[in-house]
Amino acid sequence: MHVTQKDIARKLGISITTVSRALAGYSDVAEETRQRVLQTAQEMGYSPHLLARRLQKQRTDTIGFIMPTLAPRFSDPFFSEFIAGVGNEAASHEYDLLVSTHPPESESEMKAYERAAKGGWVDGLIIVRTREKDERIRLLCQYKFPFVSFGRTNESLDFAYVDEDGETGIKLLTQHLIDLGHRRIGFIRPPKDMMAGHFRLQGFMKAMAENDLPVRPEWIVEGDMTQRGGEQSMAVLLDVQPGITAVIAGNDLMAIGAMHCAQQRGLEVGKDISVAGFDDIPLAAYVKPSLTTLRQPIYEIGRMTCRMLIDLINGRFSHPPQVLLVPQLIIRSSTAPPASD
Amino acid sequence: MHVTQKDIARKLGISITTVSRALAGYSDVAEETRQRVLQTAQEMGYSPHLLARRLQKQRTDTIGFIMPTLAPRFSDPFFSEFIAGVGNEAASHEYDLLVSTHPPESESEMKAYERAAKGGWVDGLIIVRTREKDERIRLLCQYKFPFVSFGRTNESLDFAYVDEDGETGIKLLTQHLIDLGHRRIGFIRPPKDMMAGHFRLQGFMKAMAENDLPVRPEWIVEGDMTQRGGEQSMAVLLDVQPGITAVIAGNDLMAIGAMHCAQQRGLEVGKDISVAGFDDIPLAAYVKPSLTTLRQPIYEIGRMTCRMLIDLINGRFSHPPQVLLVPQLIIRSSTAPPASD
DNA sequence: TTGAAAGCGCTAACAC
DNA sequence: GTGTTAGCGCTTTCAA
Repeated sequence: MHVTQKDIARKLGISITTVSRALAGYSDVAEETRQRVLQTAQEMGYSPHLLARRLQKQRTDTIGFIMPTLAPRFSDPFFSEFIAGVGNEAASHEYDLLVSTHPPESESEMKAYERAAKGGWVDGLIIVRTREKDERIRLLCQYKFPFVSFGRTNESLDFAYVDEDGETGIKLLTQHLIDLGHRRIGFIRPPKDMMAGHFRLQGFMKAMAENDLPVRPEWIVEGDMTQRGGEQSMAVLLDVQPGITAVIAGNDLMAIGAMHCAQQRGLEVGKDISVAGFDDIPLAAYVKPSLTTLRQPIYEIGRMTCRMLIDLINGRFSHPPQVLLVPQLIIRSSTAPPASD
Repeated sequence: MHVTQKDIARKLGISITTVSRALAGYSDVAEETRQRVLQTAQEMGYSPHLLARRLQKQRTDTIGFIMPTLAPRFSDPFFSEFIAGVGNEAASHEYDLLVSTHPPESESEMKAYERAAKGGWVDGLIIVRTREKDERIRLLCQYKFPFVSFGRTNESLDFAYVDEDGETGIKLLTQHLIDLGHRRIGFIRPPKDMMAGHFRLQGFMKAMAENDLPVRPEWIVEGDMTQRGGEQSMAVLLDVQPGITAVIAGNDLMAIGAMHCAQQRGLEVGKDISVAGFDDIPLAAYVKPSLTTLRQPIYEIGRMTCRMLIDLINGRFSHPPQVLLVPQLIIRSSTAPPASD
């Protein structure tokens, strides 16, 4: 079984208290005693029981991350990169990371948040993929439970977040297309409830408006953020609006699906039609043609989110920090001047 | 603060024990008492303190997953899909998933395993990306700590695993290329210490041998499993061995990099040269040309691995289960008969 | 410098 | 049916 302090104490004929203090490095333990304890602990293969310690200390040194996953073929490079960032940062502060997975907006998801906020087995939570009206955030605010979200919401709540400035990003990208000569630009928007999509769409609308270009409602279709979704939305767009010369997709995955769809129909992307995405996933540079997109440093965002949360947990902020990052425009081959017709 | 059973007990003027039993659904509690307890618990917003329960029960209902991550731009669709599978399965058994991240073969990684095996805060571990000589597995076997790995090793240890039959898979794929008429086939092999790579290479060698085809040592180059790595290895291959008509990459990411490299040099993939991968990541169908590959149902593997671990933890096996899955050959456009020259 | 005792929140054997 | 008691492994007053 597991070696405990009690075992060490018994073996040495001293009290548990002394063992505990020796191990913890308190100064009021005789040097010789300390050595004997350390030595014996080593020999017996002692290792502290974290649960017990945490129960006593009333802090878990664990942060929680509830992944919104759409089963079953769920595969989004965002998450591995984000988790790597969060996990590495957490580890460097000696925090554990507790991950659970739940379908977004499901009952089980809310239960998980409830449990997390009240179950006392995580000190704080990280939220991603915020929604316009985000129940999760409302819940945590109400409980005053520490959390940091990657993404904002449309509600007037004051909480800690780090977010991309998607509006500015898409404006940059849209302007790039306009500068190339495009006038009729389609937009595959993220699902309505996804807050990031809101900003991205807004950036598109503003850029068009600022250039006095009209946007027909049919130019905007919704996509579900997967390649498949991008492919389907592109099909709708091309069916209804063949006059479009460029398409911006709400993320790279959809952009890749959209390119695929265009290519199926014999269009040459980067010539007959321009396509752009958002995220700069590693594959964006490797698809054919390589994808023009907006770069988000997901790994760094993961780290930053985690660091902010740990600082928050430890009361190192007087006010919830809020960070906005401007994505970087990466121009590749999928965007070019419109075919002169 | 946190509402405890004690609070409920005090409020109702009954003992903590009764509260505990009412909540746990024991039958020896008066129906009326039970109702009052449940009701009050509800009103006061009680929620069990999991750490305390776990400490008492001496089981954590948590499984651990130590992700081998190569920082900093770590992005591998494998992990998000795998975690989703593990996480969903874990959740359905009411297990939590504790994730930590460490660079493979690092000291910190081994410390993490040590802590996990002895720290008593996870009931079992999941291992992925096994190595030929895998210290992690040796350690856990030695401690008799429950774990299931996705992947085998080259050592004679008896432990629970689920693995792809990479050898059979690659044989299928190699035979496909040979049947198309290819004779000079290159192989971008995974790093030497990666056990899966071992089997994949072996499948290639065997298929070639069975068809009495020679394999020149220069046809085999190592790649680091990223697109970049695939690109670089392909460059080496094409520089040294321009006569090659087909290349198999150790995974899809490298295959995509390899295609990119070939295309940069003006070769048409799926015509001038064939390229194939392994994994069938979702993007494989969306790159240009679409990638011939071997499908591994990662999500399902994640679920299965997790389920096996939970069964193992609960002593539902007399012998460590070992499962081998044959990947499915998915033929797409990146492979075709060699250009007749 | 060390030890006894209490307690973190919960469960479970045993008595009433 | 319900309460008393002990204990999971650890930390931390407080006294000695």
